[in-house]
Amino acid sequence: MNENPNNYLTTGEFARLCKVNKQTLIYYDQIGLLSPIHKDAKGYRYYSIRQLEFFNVISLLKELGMTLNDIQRYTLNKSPESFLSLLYEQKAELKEKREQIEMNERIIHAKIKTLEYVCRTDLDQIMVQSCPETTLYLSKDIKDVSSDERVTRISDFYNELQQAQLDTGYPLGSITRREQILSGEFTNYSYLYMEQPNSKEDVPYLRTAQGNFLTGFHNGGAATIHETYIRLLDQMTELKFTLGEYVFEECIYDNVVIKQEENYITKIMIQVF
Amino acid sequence: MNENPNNYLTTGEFARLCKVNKQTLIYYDQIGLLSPIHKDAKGYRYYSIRQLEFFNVISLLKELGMTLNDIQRYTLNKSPESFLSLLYEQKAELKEKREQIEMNERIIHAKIKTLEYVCRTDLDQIMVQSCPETTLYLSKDIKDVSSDERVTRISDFYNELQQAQLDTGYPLGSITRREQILSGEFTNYSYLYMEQPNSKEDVPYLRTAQGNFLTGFHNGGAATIHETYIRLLDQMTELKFTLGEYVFEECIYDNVVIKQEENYITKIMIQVF
DNA sequence: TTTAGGGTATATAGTAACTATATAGTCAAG
DNA sequence: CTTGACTATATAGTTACTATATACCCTAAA
Repeated sequence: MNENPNNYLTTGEFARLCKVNKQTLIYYDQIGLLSPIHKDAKGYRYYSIRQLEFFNVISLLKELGMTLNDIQRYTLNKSPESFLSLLYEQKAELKEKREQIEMNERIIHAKIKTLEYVCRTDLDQIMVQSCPETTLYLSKDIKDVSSDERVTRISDFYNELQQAQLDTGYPLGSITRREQILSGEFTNYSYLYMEQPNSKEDVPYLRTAQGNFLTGFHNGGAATIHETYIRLLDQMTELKFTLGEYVFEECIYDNVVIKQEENYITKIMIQVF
Repeated sequence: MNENPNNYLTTGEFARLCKVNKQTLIYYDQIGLLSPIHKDAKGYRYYSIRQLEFFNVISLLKELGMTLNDIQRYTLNKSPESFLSLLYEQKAELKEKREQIEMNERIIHAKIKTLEYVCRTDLDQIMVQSCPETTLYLSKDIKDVSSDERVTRISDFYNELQQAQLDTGYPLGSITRREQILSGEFTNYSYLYMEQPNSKEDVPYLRTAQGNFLTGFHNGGAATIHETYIRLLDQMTELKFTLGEYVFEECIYDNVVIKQEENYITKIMIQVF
């Protein structure tokens, strides 16, 4: 790998090797990040094949999220030690990024499962399902608090979902207590929740629900959801079940996937005995 | 989760919840990607807590590399089916991205190992090492070809490294044949190579090297490397070894980590019997 | 010798997705 | 009635390119 002057590459050749636009190299030259090893009297740029390695390192660091400025600042006083510590840093950052991607993969997987589940389900049927113990991440109680406080608690819930990596991609749910259901306040929710298939240690507000659930789907917006509740409760009485302690509601199709509210789909699970 | 008008959030509140700059929300409103559910007579924006879910989906898609334009185009005619197929697409892309990151992790790991190895090695000592069989990705023969053709072959080598994901982060090496060494043309290389710790199937130009190697380090640029070669060959004679078929040279410290060429470090491994 | 085609150069403007700044209106508390 | 914290719009700046316009350079064929 001698520096052979015959081995000089023009900007276009070097750009093809680097798999970038020629202008990008001119830009790198302008900002002084990577200048050709030689420039002739007419201003023609000539790169050495060795500079490709340098370009590759720039590419790598760029991929790792460093700005060209940061990269340049590093290269201005490079040394094996500083490169090594840069590598340590980047190794840690890569780990974080990979974990972030893995979380997103889990979220997307869960969302796919939910949508596929709805596709192959008869939404008009009312069923009785026996649900195993499930771990939920719960919000604080949002019933009987001031509107400001409710917003705060919902915000806290969302913040925690993000910060503690508890956003699993499962549909967002809300829980209504038996009393509210009995008095017809079907949407006077007590808690928000998100299902946690892999429960973590040291996370507060976890709770599990198990037992039989009378399950049906509401097709439409919030304004008409009481109709579905009444239909479900009638069915419950007919089947000689009694109302349990909680009712669970999950947004399956909402403003994320649907334009008109009348096509929203909400899953309602009434705990019964 | 009724739409309670008291639960409206101002731009600032909503921005804190979304963990973004307030201006970003104004920007999203301007481009029509995410507009507040209500705007009062004075132009004040009011968001509903429900819009947070929509914002989160935007964030997710953005993280997955979609442009705001793409996201908007999707949301303009959203449906459960299109969302599902979007998710399938993104799932595949996430897999690719994760694999890219995993490769970068391996590259960085290898680079760290190399630098750490040099740190704890006495660079003045000449040693005899017994090396196991090793898999190398080889370039085509670059000796005795025209300068243009050499550039082409080196370029091909680099291109293959990238395309076939063979850039392992190991130092770039070059191989010189016995004849060139004997005639004092120490840098008349025959091949370039990169070590492949995990060899892949169906990759051509793989070759393995094994046996005893007289190993030393050259501290300096290409102009003085013959001195180190002569020193090593003298040592070889003194130890009653005979020159093997190939000599391997690896750039350990080069223009990537070092400013002045006189501090470059090259590892030289002479195959001996 | 000219000319066509490929390359090279610089200079400038445009792009995405913000981000910052300047200026001004709004609102509740002290 | 002023202070401080908020809101708004409008405009310019940022990063890392990318595209375009214009002009120079070079070789090889007509």
